[in-house]
Amino acid sequence: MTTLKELAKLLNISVSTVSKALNDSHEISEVTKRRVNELADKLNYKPNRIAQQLKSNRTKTIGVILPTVTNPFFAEVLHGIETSATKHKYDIIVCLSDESLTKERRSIELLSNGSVDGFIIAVARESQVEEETAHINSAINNKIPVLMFDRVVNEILCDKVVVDDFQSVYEATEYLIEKEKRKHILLVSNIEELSVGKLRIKGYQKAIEDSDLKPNILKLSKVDDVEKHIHDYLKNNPETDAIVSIDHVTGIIAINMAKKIGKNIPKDLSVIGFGYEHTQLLSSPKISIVHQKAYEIGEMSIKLLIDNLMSEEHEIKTIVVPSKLKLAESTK
Amino acid sequence: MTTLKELAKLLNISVSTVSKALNDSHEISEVTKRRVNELADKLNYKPNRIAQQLKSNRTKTIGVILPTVTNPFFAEVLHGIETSATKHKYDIIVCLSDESLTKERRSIELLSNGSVDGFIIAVARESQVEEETAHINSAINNKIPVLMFDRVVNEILCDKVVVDDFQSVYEATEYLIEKEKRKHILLVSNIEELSVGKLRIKGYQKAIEDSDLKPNILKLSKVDDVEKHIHDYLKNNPETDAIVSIDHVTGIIAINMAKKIGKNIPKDLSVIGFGYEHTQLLSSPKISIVHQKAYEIGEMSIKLLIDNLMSEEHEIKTIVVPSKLKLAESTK
DNA sequence: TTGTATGCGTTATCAT
DNA sequence: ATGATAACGCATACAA
Repeated sequence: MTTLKELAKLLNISVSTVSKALNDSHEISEVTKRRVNELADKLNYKPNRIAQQLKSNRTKTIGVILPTVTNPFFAEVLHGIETSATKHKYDIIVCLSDESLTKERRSIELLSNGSVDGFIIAVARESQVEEETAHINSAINNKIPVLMFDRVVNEILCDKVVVDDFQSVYEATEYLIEKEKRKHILLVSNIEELSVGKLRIKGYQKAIEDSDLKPNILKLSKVDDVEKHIHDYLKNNPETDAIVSIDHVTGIIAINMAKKIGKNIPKDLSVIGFGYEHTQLLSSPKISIVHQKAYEIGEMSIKLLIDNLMSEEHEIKTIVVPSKLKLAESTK
Repeated sequence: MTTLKELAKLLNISVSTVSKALNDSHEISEVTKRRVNELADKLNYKPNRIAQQLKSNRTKTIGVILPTVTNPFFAEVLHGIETSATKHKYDIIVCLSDESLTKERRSIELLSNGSVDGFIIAVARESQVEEETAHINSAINNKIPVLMFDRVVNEILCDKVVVDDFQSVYEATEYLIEKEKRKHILLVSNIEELSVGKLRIKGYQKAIEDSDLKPNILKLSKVDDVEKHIHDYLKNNPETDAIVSIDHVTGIIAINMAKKIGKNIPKDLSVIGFGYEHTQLLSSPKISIVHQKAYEIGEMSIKLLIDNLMSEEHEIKTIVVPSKLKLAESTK
């Protein structure tokens, strides 16, 4: 790689003159600037980023710690983060915790050595369940700003970007009750141990309670045979006329199982799940979804974090990105 | 952040002694080592990564350029890359080209300033269609090693990790013909302009040809109403008794449409698609898939690239990661 | 207008 | 066994 020193030697001028010329300093004559820039172009000179980082003590790089990227929600958030970071001339270093506390902690520790100017984190399932988040506070204590999104730890004082988990499920359930006159609404959950899962369930419970209906919650663990459990439930509880799925996969499975036992969708059974672009594509009939603005969450996270990095005094805030209920079709 | 200089001052010894002590140099007395390490621990000293990078002229960071991460194939490859990179003590900087040549070119240029030691790239759709890949060669000319995976440009001389696109579809088609005695096999494609799409179609054509059957190819563009096209095709061509989908979504849609028009799956119609873990979960009845070892592709890509970075003399090679046909259930 | 010197934090070479 | 010095590449305060 070409360096300032090499350019200087070739042009028989000093390194600092070259540096100033390339930075278009007013102290340098136009003639010199032209000579310098021409040679720099010719040799494809690019200022060494590492040296600039050392000098400025800023990396213009953000560490992004995600539980996984196979889940389309996090994939789309990452898309928003990457696009927005690029727009602000920041790079992102991505680490996947695989839902493991240990991996998450190690990643944060490893990057807390000057590698990044700040962190964007959605905590691992394990960290959230065990309520072990000292490593995150440690980053904050080291003066590395942190922004948490989606899976959030309330006790940690930092910027947050969250979904309206409670409200969106409340409204979805309310819609089923008020508009569709459904009476037996089942909630299907495989994420009840996460902060977001808890909030969604509460939204459902409140809506059910407000209408004097009876709550029905089917909790599925990861290892369960999801298909079989939903199938059996629908068989054993034929009065069920609506399902709210609070994740992005059990809703589609519910539709498949309902069809299998001869239910007409949406006449006999109305299904609302969580999802994104592709979700609706993969179900037939189309599933209604609570569409989380994942891309916007990513965008907003970068914006807020960079605001923090730039400003001297920054007041901590939490931003709620509203979801949108996207109905499959008119279910009348 | 604590620095060597600060430690040195506090201990009243020189910076170089501190540095050597921390690196467990044999030149330093055990007493000093202990004093230094104790203080370093106490102040949570971590060597500044940027300074180390400048000194060593190596970043231990790899630039990963992906077309998208919303496609589960690339998401899973990224998972493999991240895990494997971490294991080798490398970080990854992730850039998404969004299938755009311009974005891809810009990302590579921006990182070609010492930010990364090497690149892992799957080229954007646009770059592949327009056969414009000078920017990739430019990185290689700048002595930054490049590894391409999946979407590969044959003309570029670099390591490659690819899927057995031709072979896997050949075998899937052959399976439908030989074992299931299918006679009217439709290939559904929405990626025929990509290198991988072309190879998969060729695999299908060869298998059909070898059995003296008639090829039927339904090409769908992104903007098409995929459901309607498949639906209409099945309606108009009721003799169709098998479908090979060469992407990860049209197969599931085909199953949904076939059920809709009353076909019994797999009796009347056998469907094989491309996919990964979640794909089979979302279809009912289960779709058979060509399971691309996406995670392994990521792992292998890191391995090969780091081999290249480490060794002085490195001979260029292409590794084929075989896919595996995962049948949904015994279709007899 | 140009050049010299200094420092970012680390490591390596060469004294002492 | 310890310390002084230089160097990585860049940017800037200060001299000339």
